[in-house]
Amino acid sequence: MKVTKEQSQANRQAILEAASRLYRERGLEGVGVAEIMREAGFTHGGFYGHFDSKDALAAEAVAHALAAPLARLRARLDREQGDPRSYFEHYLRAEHRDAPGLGCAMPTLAVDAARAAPPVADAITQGIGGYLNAFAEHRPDGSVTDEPSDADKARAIMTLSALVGGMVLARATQGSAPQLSEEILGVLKGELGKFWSGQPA
Amino acid sequence: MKVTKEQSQANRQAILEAASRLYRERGLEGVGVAEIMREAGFTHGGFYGHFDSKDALAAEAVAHALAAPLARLRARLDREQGDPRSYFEHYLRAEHRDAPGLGCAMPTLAVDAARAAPPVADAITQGIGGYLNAFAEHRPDGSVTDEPSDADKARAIMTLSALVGGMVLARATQGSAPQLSEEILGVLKGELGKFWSGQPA
DNA sequence: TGTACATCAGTGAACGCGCGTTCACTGATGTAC
DNA sequence: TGTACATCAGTGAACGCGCGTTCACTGATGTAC
Repeated sequence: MKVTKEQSQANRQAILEAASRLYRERGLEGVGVAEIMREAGFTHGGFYGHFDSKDALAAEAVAHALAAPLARLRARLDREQGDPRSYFEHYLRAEHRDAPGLGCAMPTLAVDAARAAPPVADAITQGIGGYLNAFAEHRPDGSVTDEPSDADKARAIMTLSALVGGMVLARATQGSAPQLSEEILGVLKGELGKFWSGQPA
Repeated sequence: MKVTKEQSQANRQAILEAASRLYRERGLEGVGVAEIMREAGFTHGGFYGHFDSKDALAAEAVAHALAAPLARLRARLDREQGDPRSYFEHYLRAEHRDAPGLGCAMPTLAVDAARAAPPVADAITQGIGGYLNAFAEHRPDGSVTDEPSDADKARAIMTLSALVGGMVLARATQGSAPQLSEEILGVLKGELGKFWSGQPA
């Protein structure tokens, strides 16, 4: 059953979105082509009309999974005059911890990317660079720079490391020690806020 | 070919060690029973004489993978009178990034644990608790406490999050952007050192 | 605009493969006498 | 201590299953006249 070209493009997009969500939930190795296609509303055979291989999909899906959350970070930083504290609150919510498929891809996919094929690793690396730039370009005093200093970059690296590491630890402990998981999220909101406040402008 | 009881125990230990290393290198889903047994020097059939299932091995192997590195942290903190800065240097070395099989299990296994069976998740949670306690019990002024305050716990959470997140990011970027990977490691050594120096004793 | 036909997006059976697991077997170990 | 036999750690073939991928087929879309 052939469909219109527009519909076919929309279907391709649906596959990408299903993959982007499932990969964030269960990792690159935890989801199969058949499940992605089923989730997108198709049978598995049609997959290879849209993508060359599972790896090719993975590279596109990882980029797709990184784009929207990164755009949300940039939008929020702009809205808050560069003050990232509301973003920390946003990132470190329990809802974000509990819905990995809809949130930041780093805490699930960065680990997979280290072992994945080059195109997939490239996509993740680009996403990391995007997050680091977004943080580095916004200074604690509210000013914005196009050429971040070493101190700006250092602040960004510390911030992203703590956010990603914290989310990884919060998700890991959620099942066995829920109160510790909550504590990790709560503590990091405060510590990262202090970290930015204490930075020289 | 039966072997002595002592040899059988040693063989079991060899399987655990091979699993502990391979799991850290490629994650719980990235390694099979046959490969673990081959790495330990056996054929796959004998596996079920030592462990009930792959999951049962995973729980033991994760605990095993966490034990030695945690002991190294505690030993180093004792040796350095509680000053963790040499541990940060140690943890954030390029050699640690490049040999995940021999180092800290958190950056690889914490993500897997969030999706794994309860015994595996429990093992990781216990490891996280162990690291947090080790950091919390040592204060920036060099004193040691058995009952860490909220501030001590907060410092430990921020420290472990940054270490784990930083190692995840350094490994993810290593292939596509080696200079960024180095920068992440270098920056975090400095930032974490400053973080501990700036803490009130 | 209406008809005839080529195109091709999606279907579903089938492939080879590696997975976790089972099991009959082997032969050295451990034990009973 | 020496012999006969039961035990059982490890072997390797086999299982059912799901994986990524292929392919002949279907039938609606798009096109040529």
